[in-house]
Amino acid sequence: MTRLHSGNPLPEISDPVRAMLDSMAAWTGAPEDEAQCPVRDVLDRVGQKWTLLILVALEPSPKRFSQLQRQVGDISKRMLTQTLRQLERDGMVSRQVFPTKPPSVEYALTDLGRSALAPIGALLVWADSNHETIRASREAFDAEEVS
Amino acid sequence: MTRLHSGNPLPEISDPVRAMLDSMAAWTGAPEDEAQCPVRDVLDRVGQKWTLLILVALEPSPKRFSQLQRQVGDISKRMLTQTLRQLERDGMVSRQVFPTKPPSVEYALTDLGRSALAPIGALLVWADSNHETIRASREAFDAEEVS
DNA sequence: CAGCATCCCGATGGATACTG
DNA sequence: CAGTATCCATCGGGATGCTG
Repeated sequence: MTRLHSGNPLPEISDPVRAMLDSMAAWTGAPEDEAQCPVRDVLDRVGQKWTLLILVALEPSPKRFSQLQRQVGDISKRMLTQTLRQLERDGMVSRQVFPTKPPSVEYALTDLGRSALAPIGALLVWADSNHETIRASREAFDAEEVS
Repeated sequence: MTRLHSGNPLPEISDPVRAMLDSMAAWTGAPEDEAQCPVRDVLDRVGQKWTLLILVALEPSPKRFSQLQRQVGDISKRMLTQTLRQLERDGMVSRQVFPTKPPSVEYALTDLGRSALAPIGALLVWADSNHETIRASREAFDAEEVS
């Protein structure tokens, strides 16, 4: 999927980002929160297997439960429900029930959810741009591990 | 940690990012790769508990094994080794052994690793800016779940 | 100092079956 | 259609102990 890579930009770190990084680095391993750390649970979400796919699937337009399931692919109803609940709880996705018969439910991105796609998307673009480099690096690494 | 939030920017989605998103959404659930998907394993890395902390810790300057362990906090040697190996394999971190006695090893960000911190940092800034909103949303959600 | 090997537990998440 | 409930396999990752 997603063959958009058009070279390796290797973007530089902007000032606000650097400020953020420095403040994290300065924090120097205080184990205090780390579970409470707001950054952590956002990052965890992003890393969770299905979160990203669902956000991306909802970006063009709101969708219903089974539409989502078909679009995302082989996600189980269990995981789809669970992930949607989390996103709803975080205020990234809205859930609207239509009392038709049988009932239908529509999920949509909130403003917050849409705004999250900007930095997440940037990360995706980075990943797409550099995955060839990464793949090559892995092959080289694995090759000399055999020795 | 990291109390830099100065309001909620709610950034908009830029054109290249939108192109990326669309190409993902258009992909419409082909389960073909998904394990091979380059985007997936990059995202997985970011989500892994220690990857981010290590990258951030290495950004200001290269560091040695035990320096890293102290700075990151309560990471075990096992996990530190494992995470560093992955990052080295991906070409994000370089590893240089100095044949002193006892031996010392220095880890440093590569250009690739540093470049990754730009989009990752942007995501961190977003998380930091919006975690109050998210927290509030969660409380509201949990409150009416009780009913 | 900088690891590797082993044991082990809890969480993640898939498969399946049932319901309003 | 849009879930919920249950069971179960896998795996991340912590603790501990041993090396060059």
